Amino acid sequence: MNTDDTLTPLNRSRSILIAEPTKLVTSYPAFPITVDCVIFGFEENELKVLLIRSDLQYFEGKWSLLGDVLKETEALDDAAYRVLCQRTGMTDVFLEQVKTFGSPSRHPGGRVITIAYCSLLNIHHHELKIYDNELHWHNVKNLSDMAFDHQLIVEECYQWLQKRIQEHPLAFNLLPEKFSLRELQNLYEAILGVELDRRNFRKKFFAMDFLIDMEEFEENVPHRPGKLYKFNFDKYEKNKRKWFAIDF
Amino acid sequence: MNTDDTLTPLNRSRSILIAEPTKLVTSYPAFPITVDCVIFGFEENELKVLLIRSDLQYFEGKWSLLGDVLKETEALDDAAYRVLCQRTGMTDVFLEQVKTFGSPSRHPGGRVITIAYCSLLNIHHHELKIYDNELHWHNVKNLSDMAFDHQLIVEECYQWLQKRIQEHPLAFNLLPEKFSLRELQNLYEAILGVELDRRNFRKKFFAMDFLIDMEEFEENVPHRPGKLYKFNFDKYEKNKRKWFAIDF
DNA sequence: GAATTATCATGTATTATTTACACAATATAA
DNA sequence: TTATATTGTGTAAATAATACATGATAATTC
Repeated sequence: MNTDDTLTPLNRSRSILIAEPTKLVTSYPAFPITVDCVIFGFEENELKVLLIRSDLQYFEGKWSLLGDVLKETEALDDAAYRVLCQRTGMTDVFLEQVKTFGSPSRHPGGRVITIAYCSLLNIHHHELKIYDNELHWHNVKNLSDMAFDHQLIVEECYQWLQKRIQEHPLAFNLLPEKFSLRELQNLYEAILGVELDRRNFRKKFFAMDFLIDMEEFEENVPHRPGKLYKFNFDKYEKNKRKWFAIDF
Repeated sequence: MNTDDTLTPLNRSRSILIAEPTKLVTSYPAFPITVDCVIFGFEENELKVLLIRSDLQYFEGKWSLLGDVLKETEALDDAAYRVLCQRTGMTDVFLEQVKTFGSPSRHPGGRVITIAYCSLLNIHHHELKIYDNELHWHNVKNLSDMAFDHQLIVEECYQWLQKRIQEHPLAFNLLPEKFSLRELQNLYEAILGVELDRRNFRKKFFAMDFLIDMEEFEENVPHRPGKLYKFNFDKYEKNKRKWFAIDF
């Protein structure tokens, strides 16, 4: 270790340098880390979240997010994708880190810090892989009796989602590849919890010019079928509008 | 442990419940956690960030964020406030969690996961408390040679800030309590990296009606002094506009 | 103390965006 | 054939965003 005592005024403010970072790091307190996935889906005009029953006796009967422990050398995002893949068999889905929750008392077995990820997927696109623990799509509206701080986590992810779908076309991940404008509007209304004017909603999306008209129509609807569209992700990526507006 | 083998079709999908959560948690791999604070300040029309020299020999000469190790029973936010307070003596400042960084190779001493916090403060309001390690305000534009993944962290926090100041009046935390409209505009221009029309900028802020006219004027400026204003946080909190606009 | 300099303060016309709102067309089910 | 549910479309009014120029004021210089 640097024990230089010839410090001059100019280098007096320089601390002694640490030569053995490994020793340093192993002296730190360490905590188990988990990732929890808030996986949103959309079905029957309702926003759903994928839940299981907690497997802790302490939380018997309570609902829990899908999560797992971070492995020694696993990247954070990889852990979240692993959890998602284990349950839905999906790999190429939207997934984003939202927030880390670390209240010292959030886990009954000791302090566990969890990193919440949010994922959006089309319920009918992907079969749920494992039916353990009553894995199911739960309506976002009736959440209660959740294990850990999972209710808080879902709420924060839901707020995050509400904000995010207004500035980024994420919502399309929740719809089938081809969708009608009514489905799209229902989705926005369900997530944002508002009613939108149908004509203005259409006008807005057509004006953006990111919808591809598939020249196909809905089938098996008990009324005049609507046209089907695809979202043009490529065009969007190229023309992404650089947001700039002070507005609060 | 529940080894019930009388499972019926109805409860077959229920896993065996874990009775000893503590045993479970101690079996998990554990990681040291740090918090790193990206503390922004504003001075001479430039956005600055508070840095020190890394005290690891491995990163000798490189710049580092202010951070510290999470203590056993300390809340995440508390750790961030502690770091901030140790260096600036401040307690009542803006501070928000931004993102968690956990690349397995980000620390030379072993895997350390860090939670990045962003803080905004008025440089002249708060004396820096400790002058160790060349603590100083560094221009955000010329960042290079940073320790760990700190450059990435600053970049992500900077992007986060650019977005955030457009939808929430955070920027006022960077200004003195009383400021002129020119100062406010300079700040927005510095953070967003754009030029704004002075007349439209004023119009916008006056229309919001959150500025309190102090009936005072700048002093010691070599030109006609501008009026000073305060931001009306109370009024803002009451009238906060519920953002709602699909716009991407 | 007159002239210069740098910035403050203000308004209007143009364009673009948002909102509110009504009716004919079409497929299915009864 | 009729009833029903939903699709598809347009316009007028209100609001917000943009582009842009001139006189006023305090300090500084000559």
